[in-house]
Amino acid sequence: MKREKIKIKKIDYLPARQVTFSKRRRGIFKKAAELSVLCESEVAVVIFSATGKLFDYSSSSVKDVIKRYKARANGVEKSEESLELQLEHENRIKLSKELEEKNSQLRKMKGEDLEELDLDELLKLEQLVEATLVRVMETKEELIMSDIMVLEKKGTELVEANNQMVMLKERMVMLSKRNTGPELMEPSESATSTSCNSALSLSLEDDCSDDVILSLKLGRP
Amino acid sequence: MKREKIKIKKIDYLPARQVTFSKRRRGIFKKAAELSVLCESEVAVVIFSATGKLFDYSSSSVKDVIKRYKARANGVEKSEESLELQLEHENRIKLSKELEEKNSQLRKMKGEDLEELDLDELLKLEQLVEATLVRVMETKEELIMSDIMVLEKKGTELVEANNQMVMLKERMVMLSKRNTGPELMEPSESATSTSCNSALSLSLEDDCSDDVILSLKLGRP
DNA sequence: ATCTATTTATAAAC
DNA sequence: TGTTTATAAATAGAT
Repeated sequence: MKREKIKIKKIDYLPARQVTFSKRRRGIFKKAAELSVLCESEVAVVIFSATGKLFDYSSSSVKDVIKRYKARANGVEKSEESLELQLEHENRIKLSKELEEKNSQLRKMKGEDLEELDLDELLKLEQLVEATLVRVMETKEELIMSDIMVLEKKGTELVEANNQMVMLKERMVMLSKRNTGPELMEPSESATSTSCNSALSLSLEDDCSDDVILSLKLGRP
Repeated sequence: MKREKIKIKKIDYLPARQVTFSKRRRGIFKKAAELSVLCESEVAVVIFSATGKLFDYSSSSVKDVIKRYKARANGVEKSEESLELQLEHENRIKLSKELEEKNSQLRKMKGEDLEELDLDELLKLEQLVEATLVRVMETKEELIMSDIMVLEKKGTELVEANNQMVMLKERMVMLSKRNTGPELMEPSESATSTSCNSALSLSLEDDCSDDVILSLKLGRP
Protein backbone atom coordinates (compact mmCIF):
# COMPACT_ATOMS: atom_id res chain seq x y z
CA MET A 1 0.00 0.00 0.00
CA LYS A 2 1.77 3.06 -1.11
CA ARG A 3 0.39 6.48 -1.55
CA GLU A 4 1.83 8.59 -4.30
CA LYS A 5 1.93 12.29 -4.81
CA ILE A 6 -0.64 13.21 -7.44
CA LYS A 7 -0.56 15.94 -10.00
CA ILE A 8 -3.32 18.50 -9.84
CA LYS A 9 -5.04 17.71 -13.10
CA LYS A 10 -8.32 16.01 -13.93
CA ILE A 11 -8.42 12.46 -12.61
CA ASP A 12 -9.14 10.32 -15.67
CA TYR A 13 -10.35 7.25 -13.90
CA LEU A 14 -13.99 7.86 -12.97
CA PRO A 15 -14.28 5.75 -9.81
CA ALA A 16 -11.13 7.29 -8.38
CA ARG A 17 -12.39 10.73 -9.30
CA GLN A 18 -15.66 10.14 -7.49
CA VAL A 19 -13.93 8.90 -4.38
CA THR A 20 -11.55 11.83 -4.39
CA PHE A 21 -14.43 14.24 -4.92
CA SER A 22 -16.31 13.09 -1.87
CA LYS A 23 -13.23 12.90 0.33
CA ARG A 24 -11.91 16.29 -0.57
CA ARG A 25 -15.35 17.84 -0.46
CA ARG A 26 -15.69 16.76 3.13
CA GLY A 27 -12.16 17.94 3.79
CA ILE A 28 -12.96 21.45 2.58
CA PHE A 29 -16.17 21.62 4.57
CA LYS A 30 -14.29 20.59 7.68
CA LYS A 31 -11.61 23.21 7.09
CA ALA A 32 -14.28 25.83 6.53
CA ALA A 33 -15.98 24.94 9.80
CA GLU A 34 -12.68 25.08 11.67
CA LEU A 35 -11.81 28.46 10.23
CA SER A 36 -15.16 29.91 11.17
CA VAL A 37 -14.77 28.79 14.77
CA LEU A 38 -11.08 29.53 15.25
CA CYS A 39 -11.30 33.01 13.81
CA GLU A 40 -14.96 33.89 14.32
CA SER A 41 -15.56 34.36 10.63
CA GLU A 42 -18.46 33.64 8.35
CA VAL A 43 -17.69 31.03 5.73
CA ALA A 44 -19.72 29.61 2.86
CA VAL A 45 -18.67 26.98 0.35
CA VAL A 46 -20.68 26.02 -2.71
CA ILE A 47 -19.67 23.12 -4.93
CA PHE A 48 -21.23 21.77 -8.10
CA SER A 49 -20.03 18.34 -9.12
CA ALA A 50 -19.24 17.58 -12.75
CA THR A 51 -22.68 16.02 -13.03
CA GLY A 52 -24.30 19.21 -11.74
CA LYS A 53 -25.10 18.04 -8.24
CA LEU A 54 -25.02 20.74 -5.58
CA PHE A 55 -23.14 20.52 -2.30
CA ASP A 56 -22.81 23.37 0.12
CA TYR A 57 -21.63 24.31 3.57
CA SER A 58 -21.89 27.42 5.64
CA SER A 59 -20.95 28.38 9.17
CA SER A 60 -24.25 30.29 9.28
CA SER A 61 -26.52 30.22 6.25
CA VAL A 62 -25.33 30.05 2.70
CA LYS A 63 -28.04 32.44 1.68
CA ASP A 64 -27.08 34.98 4.35
CA VAL A 65 -23.48 34.83 3.31
CA ILE A 66 -24.49 35.27 -0.32
CA LYS A 67 -26.62 38.27 0.58
CA ARG A 68 -23.74 39.77 2.43
CA TYR A 69 -21.45 39.00 -0.47
CA LYS A 70 -23.73 40.63 -2.97
CA ALA A 71 -24.16 43.71 -0.82
CA ARG A 72 -20.41 43.99 -0.67
CA ALA A 73 -19.54 43.02 -4.21
CA ASN A 74 -22.10 45.38 -5.70
CA GLY A 75 -20.22 48.21 -4.11
CA VAL A 76 -22.71 49.20 -1.47
CA GLU A 77 -20.89 52.05 0.22
CA LYS A 78 -21.07 53.21 3.79
CA SER A 79 -22.99 56.30 2.71
CA GLU A 80 -25.79 54.02 1.65
CA GLU A 81 -25.96 52.27 4.97
CA SER A 82 -28.36 53.57 7.54
CA LEU A 83 -26.98 55.71 10.32
CA GLU A 84 -28.19 53.17 12.83
CA LEU A 85 -26.24 50.42 11.14
CA GLN A 86 -23.12 52.57 11.14
CA LEU A 87 -23.48 53.19 14.83
CA GLU A 88 -24.04 49.54 15.52
CA HIS A 89 -20.95 48.74 13.56
CA GLU A 90 -18.82 51.26 15.41
CA ASN A 91 -20.15 50.01 18.69
CA ARG A 92 -19.31 46.48 17.81
CA ILE A 93 -15.79 47.43 16.80
CA LYS A 94 -15.34 49.28 20.09
CA LEU A 95 -16.61 46.36 22.12
CA SER A 96 -14.40 43.97 20.23
CA LYS A 97 -11.38 46.06 21.03
CA GLU A 98 -12.28 46.21 24.68
CA LEU A 99 -12.76 42.49 24.79
CA GLU A 100 -9.46 42.00 23.07
CA GLU A 101 -7.74 44.19 25.62
CA LYS A 102 -9.28 42.27 28.48
CA ASN A 103 -8.30 39.01 26.94
CA SER A 104 -4.77 40.22 26.54
CA GLN A 105 -4.57 41.36 30.14
CA LEU A 106 -6.04 38.15 31.37
CA ARG A 107 -3.54 36.11 29.43
CA LYS A 108 -0.68 38.09 30.87
CA MET A 109 -2.05 37.59 34.32
CA LYS A 110 -1.91 33.92 33.56
CA GLY A 111 1.71 34.30 32.55
CA GLU A 112 1.12 34.05 28.80
CA ASP A 113 2.50 36.29 26.02
CA LEU A 114 4.96 37.78 28.47
CA GLU A 115 7.55 38.21 25.76
CA GLU A 116 5.50 41.17 24.52
CA LEU A 117 6.30 43.16 27.64
CA ASP A 118 9.28 45.40 28.27
CA LEU A 119 11.13 45.43 31.59
CA ASP A 120 9.02 48.20 33.06
CA GLU A 121 5.80 46.44 32.25
CA LEU A 122 7.16 43.21 33.58
CA LEU A 123 8.07 44.85 36.86
CA LYS A 124 4.60 46.32 37.14
CA LEU A 125 3.07 42.98 36.34
CA GLU A 126 5.30 41.36 38.92
CA GLN A 127 4.16 43.83 41.56
CA LEU A 128 0.59 43.28 40.58
CA VAL A 129 0.94 39.54 40.77
CA GLU A 130 2.82 39.74 44.06
CA ALA A 131 0.13 41.95 45.51
CA THR A 132 -2.44 39.45 44.37
CA LEU A 133 -0.44 36.65 45.92
CA VAL A 134 -0.19 38.51 49.23
CA ARG A 135 -3.90 39.14 49.28
CA VAL A 136 -4.59 35.56 48.49
CA MET A 137 -2.35 34.31 51.30
CA GLU A 138 -3.84 36.76 53.75
CA THR A 139 -7.30 35.76 52.85
CA LYS A 140 -6.36 32.15 53.20
CA GLU A 141 -4.83 32.71 56.66
CA GLU A 142 -7.88 34.58 57.76
CA LEU A 143 -10.09 31.83 56.63
CA ILE A 144 -7.97 29.26 58.40
CA MET A 145 -7.90 31.23 61.61
CA SER A 146 -11.59 31.69 61.46
CA ASP A 147 -12.00 27.97 60.94
CA ILE A 148 -9.68 27.34 63.87
CA MET A 149 -11.66 29.58 66.12
CA VAL A 150 -14.87 27.96 65.15
CA LEU A 151 -13.35 24.61 65.90
CA GLU A 152 -11.82 25.73 69.19
CA LYS A 153 -15.16 27.03 70.25
CA LYS A 154 -16.78 23.80 69.29
CA GLY A 155 -14.00 21.92 71.04
CA THR A 156 -14.54 23.90 74.22
CA GLU A 157 -18.23 23.25 74.04
CA LEU A 158 -17.59 19.60 73.54
CA VAL A 159 -15.15 19.43 76.43
CA GLU A 160 -17.77 21.06 78.55
CA ALA A 161 -20.40 18.67 77.33
CA ASN A 162 -18.07 15.76 77.96
CA ASN A 163 -17.34 16.89 81.49
CA GLN A 164 -21.00 17.21 82.19
CA MET A 165 -21.56 13.75 80.84
CA VAL A 166 -18.77 12.33 82.94
CA MET A 167 -20.29 13.92 86.02
CA LEU A 168 -23.67 12.63 85.04
CA LYS A 169 -22.25 9.17 84.67
CA GLU A 170 -20.50 9.31 88.05
CA ARG A 171 -23.73 10.29 89.62
CA MET A 172 -25.49 7.39 87.95
CA VAL A 173 -22.78 5.00 89.10
CA MET A 174 -23.12 6.26 92.67
CA LEU A 175 -26.85 5.90 92.48
CA SER A 176 -26.52 2.32 91.20
CA LYS A 177 -23.91 1.59 93.93
CA ARG A 178 -26.36 2.63 96.60
CA ASN A 179 -28.85 0.22 95.08
CA THR A 180 -26.60 -2.81 94.24
CA GLY A 181 -23.36 -2.37 96.23
CA PRO A 182 -19.89 -0.83 95.60
CA GLU A 183 -18.25 -3.58 93.42
CA LEU A 184 -18.84 -1.67 90.08
CA MET A 185 -16.85 1.51 90.93
CA GLU A 186 -14.78 2.94 87.96
CA PRO A 187 -12.00 5.50 87.64
CA SER A 188 -12.62 8.83 85.78
CA GLU A 189 -10.27 11.35 84.09
CA SER A 190 -10.63 14.94 82.84
CA ALA A 191 -10.37 15.78 79.14
CA THR A 192 -7.30 17.52 77.65
CA SER A 193 -7.03 20.06 74.81
CA THR A 194 -4.02 21.36 72.81
CA SER A 195 -3.65 24.01 70.06
CA CYS A 196 -0.76 25.67 68.16
CA ASN A 197 -0.42 28.57 65.67
CA SER A 198 -1.74 27.07 62.45
CA ALA A 199 -2.78 23.60 63.50
CA LEU A 200 -5.28 22.36 65.99
CA SER A 201 -5.29 18.95 67.52
CA LEU A 202 -8.06 18.20 69.93
CA SER A 203 -8.90 14.94 71.53
CA LEU A 204 -11.38 13.96 74.16
CA GLU A 205 -11.29 10.51 75.60
CA ASP A 206 -12.93 8.41 78.22
CA ASP A 207 -11.64 5.02 79.40
CA CYS A 208 -14.91 3.36 78.69
CA SER A 209 -15.37 2.46 75.01
CA ASP A 210 -19.09 3.13 75.05
CA ASP A 211 -18.47 6.66 76.28
CA VAL A 212 -18.28 9.79 74.05
CA ILE A 213 -15.02 9.88 71.99
CA LEU A 214 -14.03 12.86 69.81
CA SER A 215 -10.94 13.39 67.63
CA LEU A 216 -10.55 16.55 65.50
CA LYS A 217 -7.62 17.74 63.38
CA LEU A 218 -6.99 20.80 61.23
CA GLY A 219 -3.80 22.05 59.57
CA ARG A 220 -1.53 21.89 56.52
CA PRO A 221 -0.83 18.33 55.59
CA MET B 1 10.10 24.51 18.55
CA LYS B 2 7.09 22.47 19.35
CA ARG B 3 3.82 22.50 17.54
CA GLU B 4 0.82 21.56 19.59
CA LYS B 5 -2.53 20.24 18.61
CA ILE B 6 -5.07 23.02 19.00
CA LYS B 7 -8.65 22.83 20.06
CA ILE B 8 -11.21 24.09 17.60
CA LYS B 9 -12.45 27.07 19.56
CA LYS B 10 -11.96 30.79 19.15
CA ILE B 11 -8.30 31.75 19.37
CA ASP B 12 -8.13 34.32 22.16
CA TYR B 13 -4.85 35.88 21.27
CA LEU B 14 -5.49 38.38 18.47
CA PRO B 15 -2.15 38.24 16.65
CA ALA B 16 -2.24 34.45 16.58
CA ARG B 17 -5.84 34.56 15.40
CA GLN B 18 -4.97 36.88 12.54
CA VAL B 19 -2.06 34.75 11.45
CA THR B 20 -4.15 31.60 11.59
CA PHE B 21 -6.93 33.31 9.66
CA SER B 22 -4.72 34.20 6.76
CA LYS B 23 -2.93 30.87 6.71
CA ARG B 24 -6.06 28.79 6.80
CA ARG B 25 -7.88 31.05 4.39
CA ARG B 26 -5.20 30.44 1.82
CA GLY B 27 -5.29 26.76 2.65
CA ILE B 28 -9.00 26.53 1.92
CA PHE B 29 -8.70 28.45 -1.33
CA LYS B 30 -5.94 26.12 -2.41
CA LYS B 31 -7.98 23.04 -1.56
CA ALA B 32 -10.93 24.49 -3.45
CA ALA B 33 -8.80 25.07 -6.53
CA GLU B 34 -7.43 21.56 -6.37
CA LEU B 35 -10.87 20.03 -6.05
CA SER B 36 -12.19 21.95 -9.02
CA VAL B 37 -9.34 20.74 -11.20
CA LEU B 38 -9.10 17.16 -9.98
CA CYS B 39 -12.83 16.53 -10.25
CA GLU B 40 -13.91 19.08 -12.84
CA SER B 41 -16.28 20.75 -10.45
CA GLU B 42 -17.32 24.33 -9.87
CA VAL B 43 -16.31 25.64 -6.46
CA ALA B 44 -16.91 28.96 -4.74
CA VAL B 45 -15.77 30.01 -1.28
CA VAL B 46 -16.84 33.21 0.44
CA ILE B 47 -15.34 34.29 3.75
CA PHE B 48 -16.07 37.29 5.91
CA SER B 49 -13.46 37.99 8.56
CA ALA B 50 -14.51 38.94 12.09
CA THR B 51 -13.90 42.57 11.14
CA GLY B 52 -16.24 42.22 8.15
CA LYS B 53 -13.60 42.07 5.44
CA LEU B 54 -14.55 39.98 2.41
CA PHE B 55 -12.39 37.25 0.88
CA ASP B 56 -13.54 35.00 -1.89
CA TYR B 57 -12.38 32.37 -4.31
CA SER B 58 -14.01 30.62 -7.19
CA SER B 59 -12.87 28.16 -9.83
CA SER B 60 -14.96 30.16 -12.28
CA SER B 61 -16.79 33.24 -11.06
CA VAL B 62 -18.28 33.59 -7.61
CA LYS B 63 -21.26 35.35 -9.10
CA ASP B 64 -21.90 32.58 -11.60
CA VAL B 65 -21.71 29.97 -8.91
CA ILE B 66 -24.08 31.98 -6.75
CA LYS B 67 -26.51 32.29 -9.66
CA ARG B 68 -26.36 28.59 -10.16
CA TYR B 69 -26.80 28.02 -6.46
CA LYS B 70 -29.85 30.24 -6.29
CA ALA B 71 -31.41 28.64 -9.32
CA ARG B 72 -30.98 25.29 -7.62
CA ALA B 73 -31.78 26.24 -4.07
CA ASN B 74 -34.90 28.12 -5.00
CA GLY B 75 -36.25 24.94 -6.45
CA VAL B 76 -36.19 25.89 -10.09
CA GLU B 77 -37.38 22.72 -11.72
CA LYS B 78 -36.55 21.29 -15.07
CA SER B 79 -39.97 22.28 -16.33
CA GLU B 80 -38.91 25.88 -15.94
CA GLU B 81 -35.78 25.42 -17.95
CA SER B 82 -35.94 26.02 -21.64
CA LEU B 83 -36.16 23.01 -23.89
CA GLU B 84 -32.92 24.04 -25.49
CA LEU B 85 -31.16 23.99 -22.16
CA GLN B 86 -32.50 20.54 -21.42
CA LEU B 87 -31.21 19.27 -24.72
CA GLU B 88 -27.85 20.86 -24.15
CA HIS B 89 -27.68 19.24 -20.78
CA GLU B 90 -28.55 15.79 -22.09
CA ASN B 91 -26.05 16.19 -24.85
CA ARG B 92 -23.34 17.13 -22.44
CA ILE B 93 -24.10 14.12 -20.27
CA LYS B 94 -23.92 11.85 -23.28
CA LEU B 95 -20.63 13.29 -24.43
CA SER B 96 -19.21 12.99 -20.95
CA LYS B 97 -20.08 9.34 -20.85
CA GLU B 98 -18.52 8.72 -24.19
CA LEU B 99 -15.40 10.52 -23.15
CA GLU B 100 -15.30 8.49 -20.00
CA GLU B 101 -15.54 5.28 -21.96
CA LYS B 102 -12.76 6.33 -24.28
CA ASN B 103 -10.59 7.30 -21.37
CA SER B 104 -11.18 3.96 -19.81
CA GLN B 105 -10.30 2.09 -22.96
CA LEU B 106 -7.23 4.17 -23.49
CA ARG B 107 -6.03 3.50 -19.99
CA LYS B 108 -6.42 -0.21 -20.46
CA MET B 109 -4.52 -0.03 -23.68
CA LYS B 110 -1.77 1.59 -21.70
CA GLY B 111 -1.92 -1.30 -19.26
CA GLU B 112 -3.70 0.60 -16.50
CA ASP B 113 -6.73 -0.47 -14.43
CA LEU B 114 -6.30 -4.03 -15.70
CA GLU B 115 -7.52 -5.45 -12.40
CA GLU B 116 -11.03 -4.49 -13.49
CA LEU B 117 -10.98 -7.04 -16.30
CA ASP B 118 -11.97 -10.69 -16.15
CA LEU B 119 -9.99 -13.41 -17.91
CA ASP B 120 -11.99 -13.24 -21.09
CA GLU B 121 -11.55 -9.51 -21.38
CA LEU B 122 -7.89 -9.83 -20.63
CA LEU B 123 -7.45 -12.38 -23.38
CA LYS B 124 -9.24 -10.11 -25.81
CA LEU B 125 -7.12 -7.20 -24.74
CA GLU B 126 -4.03 -9.34 -25.16
CA GLN B 127 -5.04 -10.26 -28.69
CA LEU B 128 -5.78 -6.64 -29.43
CA VAL B 129 -2.44 -5.53 -28.13
CA GLU B 130 -0.62 -8.33 -29.92
CA ALA B 131 -2.34 -7.43 -33.16
CA THR B 132 -1.28 -3.87 -32.64
CA LEU B 133 2.25 -4.98 -32.00
CA VAL B 134 2.30 -7.07 -35.17
CA ARG B 135 1.00 -4.18 -37.19
CA VAL B 136 3.56 -1.87 -35.71
CA MET B 137 6.41 -4.25 -36.53
CA GLU B 138 5.14 -4.81 -40.02
CA THR B 139 4.84 -1.15 -40.68
CA LYS B 140 8.30 -0.62 -39.36
CA GLU B 141 9.75 -3.32 -41.64
CA GLU B 142 7.95 -1.85 -44.60
CA LEU B 143 9.34 1.52 -43.89
CA ILE B 144 12.82 0.14 -43.54
CA MET B 145 12.57 -1.80 -46.78
CA SER B 146 11.29 1.22 -48.54
CA ASP B 147 14.20 3.23 -47.21
CA ILE B 148 16.58 0.51 -48.36
CA MET B 149 15.15 0.54 -51.83
CA VAL B 150 15.43 4.26 -52.07
CA LEU B 151 19.00 4.04 -50.98
CA GLU B 152 19.81 1.17 -53.34
CA LYS B 153 18.39 3.16 -56.18
CA LYS B 154 20.43 6.15 -55.17
CA GLY B 155 23.48 3.91 -54.81
CA THR B 156 23.00 2.53 -58.29
CA GLU B 157 22.65 5.99 -59.69
CA LEU B 158 25.78 7.07 -57.89
CA VAL B 159 27.74 4.07 -59.16
CA GLU B 160 26.61 4.95 -62.62
CA ALA B 161 27.55 8.58 -62.16
CA ASN B 162 30.92 7.53 -60.77
CA ASN B 163 31.60 5.27 -63.71
CA GLN B 164 30.78 8.04 -66.06
CA MET B 165 33.04 10.37 -64.17
CA VAL B 166 35.87 7.84 -64.28
CA MET B 167 35.41 7.46 -67.97
CA LEU B 168 35.31 11.19 -68.37
CA LYS B 169 38.48 11.50 -66.41
CA GLU B 170 40.24 8.82 -68.47
CA ARG B 171 39.34 10.65 -71.59
CA MET B 172 40.67 13.88 -70.16
CA VAL B 173 43.92 12.16 -69.20
CA MET B 174 44.27 10.76 -72.67
CA LEU B 175 43.64 14.15 -74.14
CA SER B 176 46.24 15.72 -71.88
CA LYS B 177 48.74 12.93 -72.78
CA ARG B 178 48.43 13.76 -76.43
CA ASN B 179 49.27 17.37 -75.57
CA THR B 180 52.09 16.97 -72.95
CA GLY B 181 53.48 13.40 -73.28
CA PRO B 182 52.72 10.03 -71.61
CA GLU B 183 54.56 10.57 -68.20
CA LEU B 184 51.38 11.40 -66.24
CA MET B 185 49.58 8.17 -66.96
CA GLU B 186 47.54 6.92 -63.91
CA PRO B 187 45.90 3.59 -63.07
CA SER B 188 42.08 3.32 -62.82
CA GLU B 189 39.77 0.83 -61.16
CA SER B 190 36.08 -0.07 -61.50
CA ALA B 191 33.73 0.59 -58.56
CA THR B 192 32.37 -2.27 -56.39
CA SER B 193 28.95 -2.64 -54.74
CA THR B 194 27.59 -5.11 -52.15
CA SER B 195 24.14 -5.57 -50.63
CA CYS B 196 22.49 -8.07 -48.27
CA ASN B 197 18.91 -8.73 -47.07
CA SER B 198 18.31 -5.99 -44.51
CA ALA B 199 21.50 -4.01 -44.68
CA LEU B 200 23.17 -2.17 -47.43
CA SER B 201 26.79 -1.33 -47.58
CA LEU B 202 27.99 0.56 -50.54
CA SER B 203 31.34 2.02 -51.18
CA LEU B 204 32.92 3.64 -54.17
CA GLU B 205 36.58 4.44 -54.18
CA ASP B 206 39.25 5.76 -56.37
CA ASP B 207 42.97 5.66 -55.61
CA CYS B 208 43.27 9.31 -56.02
CA SER B 209 42.05 11.31 -52.97
CA ASP B 210 40.61 14.12 -55.03
CA ASP B 211 38.33 11.69 -56.87
CA VAL B 212 34.68 11.03 -55.90
CA ILE B 213 34.35 8.93 -52.68
CA LEU B 214 31.05 7.60 -51.36
CA SER B 215 30.28 5.45 -48.31
CA LEU B 216 26.70 4.59 -47.33
CA LYS B 217 25.35 2.28 -44.63
CA LEU B 218 21.89 1.34 -43.48
CA GLY B 219 20.79 -1.38 -41.04
CA ARG B 220 19.93 -2.27 -37.47
CA PRO B 221 22.77 -1.26 -35.25
C1' DA C 1 7.80 35.97 5.46
C1' DT C 2 10.45 31.63 6.70
C1' DC C 3 11.34 27.48 9.11
C1' DT C 4 10.17 22.69 11.09
C1' DA C 5 8.03 19.61 14.32
C1' DT C 6 3.67 17.86 14.33
C1' DT C 7 -0.82 17.24 13.17
C1' DT C 8 -4.05 16.53 9.56
C1' DA C 9 -5.53 15.19 5.07
C1' DT C 10 -5.75 11.83 1.87
C1' DA C 11 -4.38 8.15 -2.11
C1' DA C 12 -4.44 3.55 -2.50
C1' DA C 13 -6.04 -0.80 -1.27
C1' DC C 14 -9.84 -3.52 0.80
C1' DT D 1 -19.64 4.32 1.79
C1' DG D 2 -16.21 3.06 5.73
C1' DT D 3 -11.60 1.51 7.40
C1' DT D 4 -6.71 1.25 7.30
C1' DT D 5 -2.11 2.78 6.42
C1' DA D 6 1.79 5.03 4.37
C1' DT D 7 2.79 9.29 2.65
C1' DA D 8 1.92 14.06 1.26
C1' DA D 9 0.27 18.45 2.70
C1' DA D 10 -1.17 21.82 6.09
C1' DT D 11 -0.04 24.39 9.77
C1' DA D 12 1.12 26.08 15.05
C1' DG D 13 4.63 28.04 17.11
C1' DA D 14 8.78 30.27 16.88
C1' DT D 15 11.96 33.35 14.41
